[in-house]
Amino acid sequence: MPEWKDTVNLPRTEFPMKANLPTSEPETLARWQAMDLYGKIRARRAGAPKFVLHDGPPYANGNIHIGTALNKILKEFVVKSRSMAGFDAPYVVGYDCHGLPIELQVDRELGPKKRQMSVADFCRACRAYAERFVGTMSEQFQRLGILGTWDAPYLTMNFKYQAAIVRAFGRFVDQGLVYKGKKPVHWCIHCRTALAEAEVEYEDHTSPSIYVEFPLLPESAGELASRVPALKGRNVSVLIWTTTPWTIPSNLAIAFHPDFDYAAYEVESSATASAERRCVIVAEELAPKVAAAGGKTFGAPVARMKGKTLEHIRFQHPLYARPSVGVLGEYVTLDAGTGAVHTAPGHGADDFNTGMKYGLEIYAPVGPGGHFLESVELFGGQRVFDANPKIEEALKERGRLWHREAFSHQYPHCWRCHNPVIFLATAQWFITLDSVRLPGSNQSLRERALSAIDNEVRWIPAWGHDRMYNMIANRPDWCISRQRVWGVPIPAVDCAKCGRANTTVALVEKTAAVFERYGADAWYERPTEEFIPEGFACPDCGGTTFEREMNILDVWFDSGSSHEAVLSAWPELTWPADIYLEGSDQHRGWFQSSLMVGLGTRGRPPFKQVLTHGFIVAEDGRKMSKSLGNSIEPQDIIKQSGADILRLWVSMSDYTQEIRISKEILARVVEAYRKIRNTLRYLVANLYDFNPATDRVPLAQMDEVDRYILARYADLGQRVLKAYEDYDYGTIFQALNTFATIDLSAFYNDISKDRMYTFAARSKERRSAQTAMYLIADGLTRLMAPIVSFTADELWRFLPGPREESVHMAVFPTASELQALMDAGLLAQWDALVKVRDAVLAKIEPMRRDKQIGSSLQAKVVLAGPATALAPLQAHARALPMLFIVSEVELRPGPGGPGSDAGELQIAIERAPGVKCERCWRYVPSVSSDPEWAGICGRCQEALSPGDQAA
RNA sequence: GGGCCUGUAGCUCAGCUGGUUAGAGCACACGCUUGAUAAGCGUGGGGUCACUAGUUCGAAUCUAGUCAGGCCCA
Repeated sequence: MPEWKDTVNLPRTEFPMKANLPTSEPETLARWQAMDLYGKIRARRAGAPKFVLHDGPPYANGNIHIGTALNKILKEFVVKSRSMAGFDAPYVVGYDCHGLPIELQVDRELGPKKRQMSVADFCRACRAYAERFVGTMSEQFQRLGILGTWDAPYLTMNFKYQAAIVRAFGRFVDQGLVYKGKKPVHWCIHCRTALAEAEVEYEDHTSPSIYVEFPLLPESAGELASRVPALKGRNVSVLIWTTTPWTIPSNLAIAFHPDFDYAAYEVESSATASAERRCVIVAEELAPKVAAAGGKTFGAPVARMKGKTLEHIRFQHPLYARPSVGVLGEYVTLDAGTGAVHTAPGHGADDFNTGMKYGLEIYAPVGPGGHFLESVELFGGQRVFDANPKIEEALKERGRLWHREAFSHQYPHCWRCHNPVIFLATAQWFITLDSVRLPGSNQSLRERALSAIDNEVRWIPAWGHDRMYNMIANRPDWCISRQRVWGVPIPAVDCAKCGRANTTVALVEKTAAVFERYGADAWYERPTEEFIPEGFACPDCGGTTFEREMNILDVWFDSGSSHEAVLSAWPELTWPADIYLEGSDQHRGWFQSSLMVGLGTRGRPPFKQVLTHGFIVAEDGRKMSKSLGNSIEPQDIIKQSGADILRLWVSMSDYTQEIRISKEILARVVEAYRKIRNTLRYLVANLYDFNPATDRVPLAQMDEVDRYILARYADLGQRVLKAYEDYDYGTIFQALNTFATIDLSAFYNDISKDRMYTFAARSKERRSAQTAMYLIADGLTRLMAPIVSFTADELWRFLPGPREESVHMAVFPTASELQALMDAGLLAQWDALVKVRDAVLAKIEPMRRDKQIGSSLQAKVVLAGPATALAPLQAHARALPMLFIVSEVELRPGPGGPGSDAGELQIAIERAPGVKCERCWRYVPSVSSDPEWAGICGRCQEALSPGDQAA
């Protein structure tokens, strides 16, 4: 008896079941690099319509982390899918190189050596540092399978880029949007330098805590009495609280919350028991605490009022003969103090903003070393911290000190010298948002930005609009100066004679030309004449000697200028970009700075669409952090499972919100990956003897079931194409996964086995199935390529027929190709048949449980029901055994059964009669006894007869 | 404290403009197969839709609040 197993067409392929991505991916990368895949894709799409995703530059100072990986992978989904949709979609990658983190790190590495270095030399050290990480990060990004201009990324520290930044600044200068003003910053009086938030460490500190009375000025008594009649004729004062007595000399205002309830309380004081009954105003809710702090008790309030009642009411400064005005602030809280907040615009952030709003002076009479200026009455020349007790004393002498105590709290300290820092207003450069009309639109920059946000940008998801709109609506003027060195100097000069700060378009352009040639470090090294236009004199005093500005530009201005430095400079790119794609924090960062710079330079936003994604959190939804030990590194995932697993994880996550990652989640991704891979492998393995050029069966001649699965595939393809267009990768994952699992693996592949294995290799039936499998395998490989780029590329090489060197050079199946495979009528018919199939399969289970049958081929299915229910089955009678994978199906007209998924059908399962064919394993009435065909059925004999093999 | 966002089975996600017993895939349990075999097939269990109160004949879906969480500010 022949070994019939050897006559069966089992699947055959070298495509490995086990992916082993950690080893195979680097090999694929090497191949891509050797063939210059990115270059080849560009060449192939030359002349096609452009689609430009502009890469937001990650900061070049470390290894990539899971969040950076997510961002780059999402960008790649966009770029690759647009490219395969036929667009010319270049991907110019970039890095943000200037800024504090690198400066601090280099500072740390250099240690004391820094003291002997010039500013320019220090910048060169920073440049080298950034370069190092550009290399590292590029390698890591490439390992993710990202294709782009890795050999020539844009760097914000490139000379040309630096020049572009300066020129962008020049456009703002040209329109009169740049001004110099004051703003409080953290200031270390020991190091005599401004500190960024990152350089401030909060440490425990004990400060004096004082309650100070500000009496009502007589000139405001009438006004207050008209607003609060109960206070008429009263001796009123307001009580404030502060932990920085030294800022009292700079007090200009008292802030109230507009909606809080305040009350005036009579003060029982035997010492001041006079005819005038004094009362103090504090927030009602805090009154008991305030009274207790002063060792007093308050009675019932004399009067009550909302905070907004006190706006513009003038009080007497407790030390000086000047007023302190009532202002309103939403930031006032009832956590501590009196609800009336001491406001010194030169010494606090809220204070500053309030001061700006009310037109107060940004008064900060303190020198860089922390001494009061000589002009300060009573305390001139004293160090601020030393002055604290003296100020308390002065207040006490004047009867203004209600109470004092020691107060422990967290107070900002300098990260380097660990001395307490102060908030001090210093001279800064700003871009005005409200005070200048833009020439093109007659709107202020803020108004122009709001209207652009409303009308000229598509926000994905849509709430990005609200987030950006609210931020721009409420933000203060853009402070663009930083007291740093690693960055682009602000091209401005101070008059040596009168100190006036100057910047002009001509000066900016001259500077840009120098930077373009020598880099921005030239600011510190090259002669002043190279920057200052000939004949320039100070407009105020006519002075002709100048000192260079030593502040640099906010690095957000640098990256915000990338559309000028890159989009408009790179020949393959366009301005504006089709899309910017970054994490949701960039509404405050790059999205915003890019928008502002774009409006400043060209009056238009530099992007048509802004897509944003959430942050990655741990399994429990909490943020990942090293200290909690719940962070997951992309490098570990790649090492363990491969980059395609990471990419597949990104695709299945809903990026519009927080994205979770954990061991379990990754395990699920790996499972899904295996299933998809294996299903595709099965298709490929069944195409080992299929040549699409010669063996393809025309659609009209294909078996119905094959046309059915092609219609299902066409439906899937259309949904996937739409989802790519909508940046909806989650839907793609779900659709591909379900199609591979349900439509193919559990259904089509399973029921096709009989045909694939036991029919003659070249039979029309087998070729028909192979044609369907070929089209599906080819199409799915293309459709999944943007997501599982390595696997698709690998699969591609195992597919029969001539094709591009890499799937990434190919295009998606087109809408019309898919439409040609669509057949709605067939879909409806077969969807109904599949329902019957499900019911039949369920019915087989009890037989199995009773050990009556094992394999479903041991079963015979009897379907009984009225003619109406039977008719559709009758029409496909010959396909039913294949569909159910049973040996026999009998249709028996009769009465209807109970309603179910199978309609009125009654389903009965019997043991299939007959004998088992040794080759196809079906139960048939009889098998051959001829020694040549021993044990096999008639169909198998035919399949093996040479004459019948011609297709 | 403010702006924006989120909370549906163990996991990832569907559930459109409110309307029959809330779905899918994976995972899990049990069984089948041994001709996709470190594979494949089937069956099954599993959810008070974060919580509370409203609107409504009817709410996972609308409103308000609470709780938990994320990003950005303060």
